[in-house]
Order: sequence, then C-alpha cells, then structure tokens
Amino acid sequence: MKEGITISLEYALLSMLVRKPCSGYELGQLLDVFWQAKHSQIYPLLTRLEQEDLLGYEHVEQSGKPDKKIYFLTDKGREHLQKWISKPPAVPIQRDEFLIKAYAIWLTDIETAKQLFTDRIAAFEQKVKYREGVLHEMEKEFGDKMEEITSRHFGRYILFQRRLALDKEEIAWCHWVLDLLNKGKSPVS
Amino acid sequence: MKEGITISLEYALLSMLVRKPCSGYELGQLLDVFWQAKHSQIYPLLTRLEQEDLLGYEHVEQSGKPDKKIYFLTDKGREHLQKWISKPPAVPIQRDEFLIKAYAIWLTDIETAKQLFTDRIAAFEQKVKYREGVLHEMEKEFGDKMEEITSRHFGRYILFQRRLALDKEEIAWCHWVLDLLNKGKSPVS
DNA sequence: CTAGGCATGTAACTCGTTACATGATTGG
DNA sequence: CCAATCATGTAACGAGTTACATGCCTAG
Repeated sequence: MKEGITISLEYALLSMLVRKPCSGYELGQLLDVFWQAKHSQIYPLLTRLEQEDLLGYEHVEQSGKPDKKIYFLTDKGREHLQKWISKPPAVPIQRDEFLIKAYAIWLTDIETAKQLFTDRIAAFEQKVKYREGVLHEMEKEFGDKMEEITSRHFGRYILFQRRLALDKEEIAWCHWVLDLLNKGKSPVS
Repeated sequence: MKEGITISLEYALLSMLVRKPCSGYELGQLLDVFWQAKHSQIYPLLTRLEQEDLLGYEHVEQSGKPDKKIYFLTDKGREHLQKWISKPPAVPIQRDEFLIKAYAIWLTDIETAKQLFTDRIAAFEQKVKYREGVLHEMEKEFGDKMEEITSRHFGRYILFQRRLALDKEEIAWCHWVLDLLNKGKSPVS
C-alpha cells in the first residue's frame, strides 16, 4: 500500500541525478529543458525519495553561501528508473497562453497582433542563444563522445538539440504569421 | 472581491466560443490544438462563466443523442477576452514524459531506445496526417480567406500550421536520434 | 451483446503554484 | 541601499485528474 503514486517529476529528478549528483536548487534549474517545477515541489519530493532509499545525500558546507545537500542516486533508484523507461510514456501536455491569444488574434487590431508576435520572436531568440551556448560548452567539454548512446551526456545533448530545433521552428512560424499580417495591411492590389 | 482568479482555461474557452458556438463536449475536443482539459473541468467552468454573464447558452434537443447546451459568447465575454489578449502571456509549460525517458536513454539497451523513438515517430505521423486533413478541409471551405487576420478562422488556421510544422520537426529529430543510435551500433570503423 | 461515441454532471483526490519564512553575499 | 543569487524548507490554495454516475444509439 501507499506505493505507486507515479508523479512524472519523480522520474525527472531521478533521470537528472543519474547523470550527476545535484542539489535541489540546481535540479530546479537543470530540469527546465524538459520539465518545469518550483522548489516548493522539488524539496519535499527529494526528502520522500531519500526516505524510500531511491536517493542518498551528502551535506556540503560552503563559505559565503548557504550549506547544501548534494543528492545522488542509489542502486535501487537506478533500477527503479531503468524499469520505468521502457514503459509507454503518458500523452504530452503543453499549456501556452500565447496560443490562446493567437487563436483569438483576429479580434484585435493589427498593431497589437504584430506586437504579440514580435515579442514572441524576441523571447525565443533569447532561448536559442542560450541553447546554442550550452551546446557549444558541451561540445568543448565532451566532443562527439556525447553522440554515443553510452555517454551519460547523450540524453542531455539530444534534448538540447531538440529544443533548439523546435525554438527555431517557432521563430520561423512567427515570421510567417507576421508576413500574413503585413500582406493584409498593405493597400496595394 | 472574488474577481481575478485568472485560469487560462477560461480564456481558452472564450476564444473557442468567439469563433463559433459550441457544446461543452465539442469544446473538449477542439481545445486539444492548444490546451488540454477534461470534461470534468470544462463543464463546471462553463456554468461559472454563464453565471458571470460572459456566456449564454441554448438548450438543444436531439433525437437519438442526448440533449446538449450550445454556449455562445456575450458582448461582455467578448470584451473580457479582447482586453486580455494584449496583456503579456504567461511562460509556456510543457510536460512530456517521453523527454524524461529520452534524457535517461543511455541507461537502456539500444533496442529499447530504438523502440521508444520509432513509437514516437508513429504517434507523431498519425498527428501529422490528422492536422493535414483538417487544414485540407479548411482550405476547401474557406480558401485563402482564412489567411486574412479579419477572418474568424485565422487563429485556428495559423495554429494548425504551427502544430503541423512542430510535429514534423519532432519526427525529423527522432530520425536524427535513430541515426545516432545506428551509428553507435554498427561495428564498422 | 458489448465497446465506443454522444452528452452532461459531481466528488474525491493529487499535482503544482503562490506565499510565507530565513539569511548571508555580491553587484549595480 | 536594493535587487539578485544561493540555498532550503512549510502552509495554504488553486488547477487538473480520476473515478463515479447516467443513459441512449450505432457498429462490429
């Protein structure tokens, strides 16, 4: 009893920690590529996973900064994660307010519409820059070793490549929409 | 007081209904392009929005099928939505278990990894087919009228184009990963 | 004859966010 | 001096899911 309360975040944490030990704080940041969670959800969950012996931790004292707990995966945790991977994944969900606004964009004037899309482009260009930076760092550090499935950096590498491609596609789409908006505006033909 | 409890789903419903009146059941299906919600969340919300005079509804009797309520947007609802559109959208979130599995894929054997990605491709090819079908229907029905921002179908059109492009990009990425997996496997060089 | 689609609703629960709480250090 | 970063935690609430409930019709 009490077992089996799933929670995908649980596996998200395990999959991060199997690559390298992290503090809860660090996990909150790294998680962002494929899952979003606030620290208020992460910390209690880490405590629970530690109590279930899926994780262990080491207390690290720091000078000038608060102390931290570095969590690592136990053998039990590794097995737990491994068994889960081959099971069929749940259907993906995406919640993006921008898309609702885009759906109802015909209600607004062209200027407001353009503003929304140019802001979107700016935001995504920031992301692209950041992803490219991370990928550049990874390449410097690991070379094409991470292109091998046996590398513990393989997963992170392919996910950053995916996000990058998707973000670029989103930008391209925004430009396409902006072109449509401009076409409608011009009083030519 | 009591005002301002946000909920993006509220605006998702309004933006659907401003295009055309729908039943709660229908909304649940149409919503899928940009927001996912179960009927147990939709029905009570529709009731609330109706009580707040943002929506009205008409009771429609059907033969062979259960009766239904066709909801429509009131002027107040339209204004409410319009005001919201120009405000900066919340940061998007995506939760996809597959990505967690992809992150930890290096833990598994190559066959399991391949299976995961080929299943993903199959699922997304289904989606692409469906989106293309919908776009085809839209083109037949409205022609390039929907490429104009003043058309009430503009939003739906651009969102389907977006989803289609993104799904295709996802498939391309999966193939790229499969290539990497095959490279590692072949005992050539 | 039974599984699935149409159609609406409520109750109980879990997942996830916001707000509260603390505190030292660094950069503008 | 104020904001941000590092670092961890709890409490209260809101958002979203699962399960319960009903009932008729159609296709395999």
